[in-house]
Amino acid sequence: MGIIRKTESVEILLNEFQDTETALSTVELIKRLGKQINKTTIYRVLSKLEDDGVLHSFLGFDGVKRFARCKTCSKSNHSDVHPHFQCVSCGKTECLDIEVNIPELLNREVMFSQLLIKGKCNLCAV
Amino acid sequence: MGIIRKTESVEILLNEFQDTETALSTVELIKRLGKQINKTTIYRVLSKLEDDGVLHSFLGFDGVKRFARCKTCSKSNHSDVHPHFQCVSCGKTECLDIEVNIPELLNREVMFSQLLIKGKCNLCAV
DNA sequence: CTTATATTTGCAACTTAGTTGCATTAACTA
DNA sequence: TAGTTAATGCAACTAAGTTGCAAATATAAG
Repeated sequence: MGIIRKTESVEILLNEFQDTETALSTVELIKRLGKQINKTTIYRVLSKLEDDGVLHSFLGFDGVKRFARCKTCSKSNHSDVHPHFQCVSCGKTECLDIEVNIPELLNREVMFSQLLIKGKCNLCAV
Repeated sequence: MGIIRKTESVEILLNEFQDTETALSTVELIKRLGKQINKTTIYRVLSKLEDDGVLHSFLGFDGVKRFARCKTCSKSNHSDVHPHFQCVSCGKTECLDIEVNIPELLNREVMFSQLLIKGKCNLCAV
């Protein structure tokens, strides 16, 4: 169920993801765009963009879903496994462009992993 | 706001956390104990046990909170920073007793991090 | 350019995890 | 044993996310 048609909603939403490092929560997007686009549509478009490998998603420490642009994902291979950083001061959530070393696990099959880091971002850290 | 009194609810709940490796979701606990303890009480007791350093919590891939016994936490220092593993087949969520190497981040202050791994557990992996 | 078709959208109602206020009950202390 | 204070149950509420359906709109065919 990927994006098929180039609609206004898709355009408006993609426009919010100019900054490839910053992740946006559904709550934030509904706050920003809720008057232009219905929240149901926002959820649906985001979900399709994710299926298409345009965006990837993860849950913040508050349990709210965030979306961010993908760099290395494709429709078939959602391989964008980088850590995410959430600032406790300003709330900004970012993708970190670094490799994470997932330890080998005996007898277990690892399919996906996510590292979420909480702290103060470069602007908020003294 | 830690545990002050030894009530029946506390006892019943702690009893569910015999296995120190297995994390239990609030949903699961309410399903198991909802007839004995009110769900509000379940949430409150869990939260207090966490404050006391008896349990630690994290969000699963489904956004539902899980709790598990702490090994190295104390009231003052919630340092139980180990990865968690969630099985896609049986749903079981476990604490992994291994060290994680959190990369150094330039200009950022790391306060807390969590690694969540999805895959097949030792019983479900072929 | 117009029409047919299928996708997308908006809306309202719903689901579910988690929270809050308050009166009642139960644990601890003196 | 009584008094104090914390813990509990209940009902109502909040907020994120979902669903069904009718109306709107993008695209392809003619």
